Amino acid sequence: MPSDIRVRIAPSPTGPLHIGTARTALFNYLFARRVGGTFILRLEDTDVARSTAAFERDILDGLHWLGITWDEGPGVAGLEEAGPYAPYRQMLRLDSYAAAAERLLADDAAYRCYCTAEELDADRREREAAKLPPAYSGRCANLTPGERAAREAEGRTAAVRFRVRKGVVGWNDLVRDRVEIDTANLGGDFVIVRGDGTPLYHFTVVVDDAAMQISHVIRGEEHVSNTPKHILLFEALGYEVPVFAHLPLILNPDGSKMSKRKSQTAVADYIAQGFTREALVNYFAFLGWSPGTEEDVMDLATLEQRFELDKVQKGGARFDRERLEWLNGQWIRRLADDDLVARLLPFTEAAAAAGVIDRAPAEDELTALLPMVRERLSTLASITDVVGFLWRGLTPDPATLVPKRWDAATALTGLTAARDVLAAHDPVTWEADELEPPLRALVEARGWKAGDLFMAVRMAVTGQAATPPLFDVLVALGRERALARLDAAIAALAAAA
RNA sequence: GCCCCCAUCGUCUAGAGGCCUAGGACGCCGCCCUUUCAAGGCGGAGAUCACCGGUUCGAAUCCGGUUGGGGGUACCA
Repeated sequence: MPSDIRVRIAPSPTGPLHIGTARTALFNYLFARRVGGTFILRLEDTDVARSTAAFERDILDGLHWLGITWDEGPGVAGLEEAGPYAPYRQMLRLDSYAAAAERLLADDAAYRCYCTAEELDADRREREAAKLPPAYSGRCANLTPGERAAREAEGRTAAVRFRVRKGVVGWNDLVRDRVEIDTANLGGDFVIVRGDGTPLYHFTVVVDDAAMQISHVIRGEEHVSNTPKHILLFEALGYEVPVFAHLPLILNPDGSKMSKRKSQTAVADYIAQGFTREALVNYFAFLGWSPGTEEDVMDLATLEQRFELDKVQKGGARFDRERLEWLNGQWIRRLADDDLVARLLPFTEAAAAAGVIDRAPAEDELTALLPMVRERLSTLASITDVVGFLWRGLTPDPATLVPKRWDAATALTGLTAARDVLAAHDPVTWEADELEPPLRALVEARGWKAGDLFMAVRMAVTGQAATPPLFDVLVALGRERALARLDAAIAALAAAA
């Protein structure tokens, strides 16, 4: 059944998709899906100096990548734009802001302000010196027609200021209950249209939310203090005030508001590092919300059914990368084989292009490796940490070829004996189950510890002390390469002796 | 400075007056499994529920104050 609940995410294309924006988008999306409402995406691009098409692309692509879809706005169903309230880009809606500003001016709910940046600056310094909170002086609030004409004759441009009425503005916030703020603390009449005619955020957000019939404004806590301005504007324009819900912020590990300086904030960076959309969505959803049960791994479809705004936390949540990595491992382990391989391929290809490995493995090669790599991946990119030795050359290092409990001479005899056993092994049965018994027999015959011999062989064929199970590794390497690496290790050890 | 908000293990959280000698998860530490590394299983340390006062037979849960933290204070969004 269709609902008249309408929510939106209104990103500003002044930077790449930020984790905070993604999380707010997710909560709006989940709320809309849960209640059968409509989710809208609107681009707030009125900061022309900082907005770019590339950032816009990054934001839309990033949200889609996460699996978040919207019903109206740019990029719906592959279209440039779709929805009954188009356009969904603020720079294309300038007429409506101008009309709304005219209405406010006509009602004397707003007035033209001719103050220069210098005057405003001086005011601010003066109030600062007097230890007063910054606020507009009201210099242009009651200009006579003559005074106005004089300023215009001077060639001054006029910004439009909204008259802030005295009193208390309050609302019933869906996550923090009743909030009330005295308008005396708003800093005086505020600018809604710049001197150059472009509208400001506080104004456009209200005009658009009203025009697009937004019923619930779900946004970050940083907007709590701005909400009275918005409510005043809704009222002055004669619009119904939407319901507000302010989400807790995502914090840096030190507890401050998440920032690029202290944290990795771009969703694209997480994608590039091999985090899965499932893990990211799962993690974001549980940052500030919980189902009230002891479940902690949950997919998008389930979240859509379970999400509830009143279970949202009030306090900010610190970003915990270790927990994200754990969740990522959980999701990697749950992916179907072909899906995992398809997601791994771009990472091995990128590693090859970057020279981290010499060649990128083929699809079926990766598929065959899955059983031994799957539970060892914390990120998709870590595939090269786990089995990168398969795709790059190896230079034996005599110093690392000797296991802890052995000396160089023992390592040399051990590796030589192991090599001979493996070389004598029937090439047709070069399989993990077949290779293990003869080497175990060798260990038995010589009175060694299996772990020591295996470690020496492991270092010789992989160059790493931590790898997937040795016999799987020998099989993945193939007989020729395994023997060649053993030969090289033996030679290096002999040369060093 | 002023305004607003918040406050349970290091972190994310469960908890909506008696079920709490506060539960789960990440991380950490042991043990098991084991050729290393993971994964998995089992166990452990870790929170006098920020503090102080109330209300109540009874408070992590309600009220007030204090402290601490965060956000906001633009012709940015």
